[in-house]
Amino acid sequence: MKNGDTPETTRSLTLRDVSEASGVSEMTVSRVLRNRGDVSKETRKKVLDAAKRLGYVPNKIAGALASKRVNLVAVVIPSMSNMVFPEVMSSISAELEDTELQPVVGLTNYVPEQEEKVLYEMLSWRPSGVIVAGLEHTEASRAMLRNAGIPVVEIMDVDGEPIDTAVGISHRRAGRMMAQAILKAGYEHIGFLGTKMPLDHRARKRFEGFTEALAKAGCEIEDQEFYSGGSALKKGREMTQAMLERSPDLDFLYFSNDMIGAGGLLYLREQGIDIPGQIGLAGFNGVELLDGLPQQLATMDACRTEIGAIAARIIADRTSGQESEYGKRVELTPKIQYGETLKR
Amino acid sequence: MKNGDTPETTRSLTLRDVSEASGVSEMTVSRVLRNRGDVSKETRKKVLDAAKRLGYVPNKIAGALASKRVNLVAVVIPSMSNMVFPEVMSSISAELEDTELQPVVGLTNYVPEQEEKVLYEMLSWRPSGVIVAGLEHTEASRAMLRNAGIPVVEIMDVDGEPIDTAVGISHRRAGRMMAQAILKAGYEHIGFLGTKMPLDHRARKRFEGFTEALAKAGCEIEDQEFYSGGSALKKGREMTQAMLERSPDLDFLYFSNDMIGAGGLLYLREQGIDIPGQIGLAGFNGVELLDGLPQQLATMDACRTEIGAIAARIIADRTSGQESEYGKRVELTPKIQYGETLKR
DNA sequence: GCATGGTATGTTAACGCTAACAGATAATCC
DNA sequence: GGATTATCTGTTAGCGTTAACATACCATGC
Repeated sequence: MKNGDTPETTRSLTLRDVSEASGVSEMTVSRVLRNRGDVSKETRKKVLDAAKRLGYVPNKIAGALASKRVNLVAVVIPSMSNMVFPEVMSSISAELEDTELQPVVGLTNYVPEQEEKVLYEMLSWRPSGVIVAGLEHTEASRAMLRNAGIPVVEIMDVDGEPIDTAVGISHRRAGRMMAQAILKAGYEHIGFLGTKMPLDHRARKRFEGFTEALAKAGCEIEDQEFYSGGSALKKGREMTQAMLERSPDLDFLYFSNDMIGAGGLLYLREQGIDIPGQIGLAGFNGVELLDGLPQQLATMDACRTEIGAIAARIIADRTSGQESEYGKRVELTPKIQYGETLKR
Repeated sequence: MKNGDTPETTRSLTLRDVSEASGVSEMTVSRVLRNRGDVSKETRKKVLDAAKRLGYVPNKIAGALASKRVNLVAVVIPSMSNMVFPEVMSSISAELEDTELQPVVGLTNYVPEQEEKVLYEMLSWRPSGVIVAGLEHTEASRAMLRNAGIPVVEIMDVDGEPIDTAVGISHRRAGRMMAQAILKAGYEHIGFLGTKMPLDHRARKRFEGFTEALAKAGCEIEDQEFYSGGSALKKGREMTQAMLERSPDLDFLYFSNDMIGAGGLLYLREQGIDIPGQIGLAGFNGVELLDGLPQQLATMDACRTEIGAIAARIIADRTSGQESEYGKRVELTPKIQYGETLKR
């Protein structure tokens, strides 16, 4: 504090204060507080009492510098508003729970330059590992991660060349699978609704896989629309209405995420349209929210819980020097959930 | 790395490496990299070139220890799955954007002991300030925060005694306001549906304010139900169904959050019930999602964007030694949004 | 009685950086 | 021309902790 508005200028406590208060050396205090090395019962108690009485909080900055160990894992993801990422975070946290490691998040908003900045920022804290969403990064980011000398796990996607280790699903394949399921169900006039996100490579890959599989069956997307910003549920509604007014012959709508899919679903039901008979619907992600909709939306699980858990495990294993049971590329298989909006 | 599985044991680069590579002292390198003090154009260029070529990333641990400045703001909130908190986070991030400060999140899951642990953990990194949700903490937590010698802002709630500064709304008052609006609209048989969260003090205070205002008007909650876990949308649906089967005379349902409110809304519409004529509904929070529902749910904005922004501003101001324009207690006023589920 | 070995504590020197001060050089003034 | 100032760069001494080693003490064995 610059201004002395608090009565006592609260100089932060150090080991020395505790050491003086308990009559032992700083080193002994340090040992007690970290449960390291042998310390007699009585000294231990003396020290703990003093520390508690003073309200001592160790200084990890100094500790980290001296020990060259920082028990932080940098987790770099595009956003928190996508539902998917908070869930990945939860499973990472859960998996790290009984290790010494702690996740720290950084957000990129899908902007590669911001990712680069965030990575630089986080690496400057010398974390024990990095978990980063996606395989697409600036050259500088890749160089930083390579040079960091710590485990790096790229998550969510496996369509590409990982820097170190990748854990995820193939979004191309996910797109193909959904296309095949739709065609197999007999739908023929397919519309696509998604986010306007040139930088969301996973959405792009799903779209590519989707159109590719359609093409292979001699079919093409007949209409498409992209949005950005605003309430996804509302956008789903509006885009569905707009698309059907424009292309009334469509018999299937593939949404790039569940939220806009839910909006579309609500809209179509209000219009009295028979789902999945007259029009079929599918989304992507398998968000929990879907459980409460009037009809269960067809979707595809992106395996985000497993992804988070495995990524965290890999970091934890490698940090503790163990051989990880996972290889350099862990591909999980998304499963279609047919729900009630896709004929079988 | 314990195991030498990488060819060159990537010893982390230091200022010394850059200094040697560019032929100037470490101090000058440090100055260039931080844009501090006068450095000639040519030296600056030499240093930046060398740093870039080597891929040097400064060590903030050492920097923070030496300068006793850590540009982090600890943000301690209950969870990320509540929608509300990610939004508060965003507005904090946005407000800190053009300062040197960076937010770092810690989660408590509404458990006071976990909050204590998280605070201890975060304070051991010596952040420049703390933003923490709620006014209820363990005595140890309060002591830690008091002794930390840094600005502490408690957010979301103002019903209580802040440690340092509080920014939020009065949830008691919010509950009262909603009760008054409901009564004024002529509803008389009111049911309450909420989360089973003995530790969610804000939900509790809203409930207290709500019942208090009803009591003052000689009215009482006629039925109530609490849930925990699972898809909120689905739970809203199920609880609404259960409650109406049990208490068919109810003419208003007050939900403790918008998500279960949305579930109730969808259910009642499917049952062909006239909203808000036959039954009125209201939630709490004003989440964006509501925008896409078939009918706009009545709700009350918790001012979370402003709260985040103001809290961040207070920390930023105080950190830079400025006199903050805000006092020790900033109470914002939630506004009822009547939507289409509450008669006027 | 002296080596042997554990247990409990202390001492010293980093860790990589920055604050504070101390030069060195060149430019400016009266 | 010497003092004054501005501009640039270097030197030294920590920041608060921990690793690694050193020491002191007591017990045990033969």
